[in-house]
Amino acid sequence: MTETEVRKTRARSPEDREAERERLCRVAARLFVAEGEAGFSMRALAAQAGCSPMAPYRYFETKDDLLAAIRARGFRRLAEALESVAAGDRRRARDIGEAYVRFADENPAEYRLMFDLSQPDDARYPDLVEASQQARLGMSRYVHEMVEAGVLAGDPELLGYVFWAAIHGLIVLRLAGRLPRDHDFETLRRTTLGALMRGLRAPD
Amino acid sequence: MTETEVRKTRARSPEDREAERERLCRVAARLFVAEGEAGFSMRALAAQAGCSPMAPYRYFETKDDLLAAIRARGFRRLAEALESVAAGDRRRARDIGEAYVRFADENPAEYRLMFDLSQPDDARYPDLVEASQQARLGMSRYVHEMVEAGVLAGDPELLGYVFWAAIHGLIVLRLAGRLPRDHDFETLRRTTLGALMRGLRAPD
DNA sequence: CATGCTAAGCGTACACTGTAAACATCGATT
DNA sequence: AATCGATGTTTACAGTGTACGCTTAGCATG
Repeated sequence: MTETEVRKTRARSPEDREAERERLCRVAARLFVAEGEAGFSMRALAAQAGCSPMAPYRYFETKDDLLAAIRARGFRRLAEALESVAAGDRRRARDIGEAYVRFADENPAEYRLMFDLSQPDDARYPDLVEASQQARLGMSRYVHEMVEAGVLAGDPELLGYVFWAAIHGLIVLRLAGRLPRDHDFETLRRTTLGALMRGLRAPD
Repeated sequence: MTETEVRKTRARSPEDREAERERLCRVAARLFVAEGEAGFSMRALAAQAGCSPMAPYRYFETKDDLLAAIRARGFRRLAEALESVAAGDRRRARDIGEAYVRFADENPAEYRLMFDLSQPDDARYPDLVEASQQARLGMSRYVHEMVEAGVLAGDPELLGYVFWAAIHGLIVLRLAGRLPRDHDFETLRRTTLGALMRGLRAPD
């Protein structure tokens, strides 16, 4: 099946163009998740999107560009997921950590791609840089708050990276199947974040 | 140039066969480092190794198998690097962290491949599982010692994973270009490990 | 020594990839 | 109505992993 029908005519408005770009991106992301990186090809995308093999190239110069768009989309969704925690009343570090892990949990293929080391450098894609910054800020805002509240001591930005790296490290080790058992993950996460909180606590 | 000359004859002993396997693996690793994942192909390897394109398939069933062999080799080298710290007199956690980071620093391409999330699961390759376990144990031995010495409190295995994930998280974020500036990396590492040590310290 | 057997390496071939280039086709603009 | 530029198609090419069958060399056996 080929998504919601789209007219075959030409000469779109900028909005239409953007919409088609996003549609392709969405279809591509779904296909990527379903088939894995190896099974994902431009031709397969075209088939799934109901167009000829070269059509997507009108919207993405290159396969790498398309993948970068998918990653940017992933970071935007991650930022949203963290945002939605912010909207809640309980604003504890634990919640944000949980939300982050939950995103990786529910979107493993996307998370993999977002942090895939063999993908080209972000710097080539301003959208991606923007989205990834946004997601990171979604995390580090809490660190800022805790520093300002005198709970943690140190450079907030630095501490933001520390927390991010620790939780990300756990996630990628799990994704790579390098952690012993999945049901221990909760413990690992709690231990790590707890230790960091204690170890970085402001001396009162 | 085609590595050290090897006779073109057939019917090798098991030792010769193993030697040739290792030679191919070494050449492949070097090529991989030089050309990057994208530029690395079985044909290029064959050219570099001075044999016909299909010859390496006598030693590795598949390209993935070959890459797995390279990764196993990487983990063995990592384990050695950690071992060499053990030989030194000062056995502090800091040394092992430094050695780990230094390995990633000096072998970025190899480290990338070793932890590349789009690589097939380790479980298919017993050698790789063995080597990676060995490297991990090289790290967690120190944690064990510290727990036994009453410096840290908790399940040693669990704590081993906590430290590993934290340092690995920092490294992959840097490899992905997601850390602000490289000269801050020292600070990040010190802050992270220091905080974990403090936060996991045994209450005396 | 002659003979077959087996493993090593070679060459060819196939299905598939990303994508360059030429062409067709339609909507909007002049 | 004529033109033009953007969109989509078709075709084509170079490069990939690898299946398959052939050749050859050294061994164990008659």
